[in-house]
Amino acid sequence: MVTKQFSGSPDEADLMRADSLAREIFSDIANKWALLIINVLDERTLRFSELRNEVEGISHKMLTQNLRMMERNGLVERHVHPTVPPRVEYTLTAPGQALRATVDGMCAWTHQHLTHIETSRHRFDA
Amino acid sequence: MVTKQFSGSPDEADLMRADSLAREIFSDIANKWALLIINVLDERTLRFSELRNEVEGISHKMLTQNLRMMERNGLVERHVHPTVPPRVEYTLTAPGQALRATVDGMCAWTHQHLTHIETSRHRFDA
DNA sequence: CCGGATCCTGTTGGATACTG
DNA sequence: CAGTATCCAACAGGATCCGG
Repeated sequence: MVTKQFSGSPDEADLMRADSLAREIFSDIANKWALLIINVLDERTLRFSELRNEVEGISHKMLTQNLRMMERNGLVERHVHPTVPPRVEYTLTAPGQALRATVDGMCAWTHQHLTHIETSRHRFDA
Repeated sequence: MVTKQFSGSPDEADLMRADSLAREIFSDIANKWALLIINVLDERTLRFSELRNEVEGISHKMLTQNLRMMERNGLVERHVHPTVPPRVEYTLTAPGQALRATVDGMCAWTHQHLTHIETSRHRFDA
């Protein structure tokens, strides 16, 4: 209806929306906790409490918050066993697995450049 | 001197220090702005104001803050031309370039899974 | 065991103004 | 133009309690 009333290709609006969406998603996953969760989950299936233990230093709140976000974005799958006490398990989805590669890359990079960074820091702090 | 006074291998302390250092570095770079700066810088040399324009939505403060951090960690090189008005240029160092690969990976991943994520979100929001 | 809700504090980060 | 400093609003995130 109002499409193409102004300049630009027919679906210029779509492209802009896709861009802002991409930025939103990028901001979601480019955060320390999400990446660490992905890294820890790996190919395993872990319970909430197990994740809590394995992701060093994460709080209850941050863990649930990030798991919700990741579930919403289709990165993890949440499986609830209707037992008592409840048992909730998390796994990476296929897209989540795909992301793992780059996360691993970041970790590898970090370890590879540890000494370079340490000396760089000393030089800078002077 | 006090080495090996307690249990563990001789350089257990070193390993622990390395680990905490790795985590610190990881937290530094696993942040939206740092990654976007790396992505925008690419192989180019950009001035402060150019970066400010190209990194959509970043504030003056966040830009300086992140550039300092990245310089300290040896990710970017800061070159000051002693002219008036001053001209300050930033480039990625070799380690910075190395990181670019993984950052590109994240960006690619984001675009590849845009639609999957969007539908996943709609399902979740119901 | 899992996770939502609430409260409360410290940090983040934007706006502004000032220096070289 | 680049960078620092100050102020202050907003948010993040920890602790705790409760409910399923």
